[in-house]
Amino acid sequence: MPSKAKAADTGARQRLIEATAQIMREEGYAAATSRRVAAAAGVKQALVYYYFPTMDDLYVEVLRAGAEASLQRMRAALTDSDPLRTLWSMNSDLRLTGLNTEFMALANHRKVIRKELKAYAERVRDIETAAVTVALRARGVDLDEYPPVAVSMLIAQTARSLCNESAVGVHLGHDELRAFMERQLDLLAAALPTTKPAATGQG
Amino acid sequence: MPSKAKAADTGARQRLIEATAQIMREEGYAAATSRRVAAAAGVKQALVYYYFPTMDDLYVEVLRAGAEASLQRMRAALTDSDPLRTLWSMNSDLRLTGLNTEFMALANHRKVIRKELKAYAERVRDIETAAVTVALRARGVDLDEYPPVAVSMLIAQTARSLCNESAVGVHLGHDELRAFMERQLDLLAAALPTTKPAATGQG
DNA sequence: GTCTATATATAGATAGAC
DNA sequence: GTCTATCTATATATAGAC
Repeated sequence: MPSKAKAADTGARQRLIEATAQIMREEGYAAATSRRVAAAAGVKQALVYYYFPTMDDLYVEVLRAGAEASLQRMRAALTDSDPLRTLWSMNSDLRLTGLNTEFMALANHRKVIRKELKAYAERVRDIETAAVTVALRARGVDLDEYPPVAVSMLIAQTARSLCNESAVGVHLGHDELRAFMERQLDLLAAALPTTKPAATGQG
Repeated sequence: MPSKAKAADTGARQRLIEATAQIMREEGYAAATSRRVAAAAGVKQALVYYYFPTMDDLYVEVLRAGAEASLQRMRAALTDSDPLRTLWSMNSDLRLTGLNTEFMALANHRKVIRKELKAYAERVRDIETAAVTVALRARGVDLDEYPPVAVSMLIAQTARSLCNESAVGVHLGHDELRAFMERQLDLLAAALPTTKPAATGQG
């Protein structure tokens, strides 16, 4: 809520969050020190503590900001014509998965981060599962045989795993797995060609 | 090679490696400082630098030790009667995946770790893929339709993803995905019941 | 092989001026 | 809202005694 600013708001807070995200992505969370993020945001170190009581608070805000942006994009994208493939490509974004690994590691030993990451992960799963449910149902897929939550997890996690490995230079088997997933997505997409709406006038 | 020890070998080096692994697992790599690991191993901080020139060298040794032990177990386990399920359960070990996340994060911004992790990951993939190849072939599965490397990655990565999530308290959809994977493994295992050896006398 | 002691750097965080 | 200056803790790493 940037409604009642007393002194001029030069966006330092926002720049700090963005700078922290970038440093975490490129060099890991351990490199995102108060001095480093302040320098990257063009402010002095002490200002970090004006906006964020502790560094963990800053990390949580980075996670929240990224989560909100991500959920926003997700909700929009997953309503398109091919939610399954959108789910796949969205989780193949190297920028996202890089930060995600950092937060995963952070969450393993920081309670506040863990709590936040858990909440975010569950919101993501709900949205993705809803989209997959609609997609599978529209294609006449048996939802008992292919539980939407399992399908959405499989697609998302596989895409992320490939990204995680790519980040450390591992590419062995990636082409084969990608091709395999493509084929499975094709099979699901073609599950029920007969009940495809012929002409509803809405395109 | 513990063959020619001048002074008494009290196993400090080994204890340092184990202590480091434990701290990394429980509190993350950032907590594995020279003082912390020394204390946990029952030695003084300076001794860390007698055995390991830098902390990164220690981390690499932790990775190597874990990798060797893991590959050893893997080679033994994957020759059993049900390699696909063994692959699944081996990658469901919370102790392994916890450390793995730490090294993944470390590898994102430490060249030596990245190189080591990549080498390890590729050795693991080769072993797992070989085992899956044998298993699928024995069951008469079409290897073009189910490329062994893709199948092995899918099984291993899915198991790990579930562990990674469990570690941060996320369990949403896990039961469904586990059940789904079980069913797929069943289908693969039952692919060719006709050529099942009837009686070899080994029961 | 293990120790004490220390050099040097940098971390998170606070006090108080402007 | 942003700064300078500083406190305190702790990091990696080295020198040299035993």
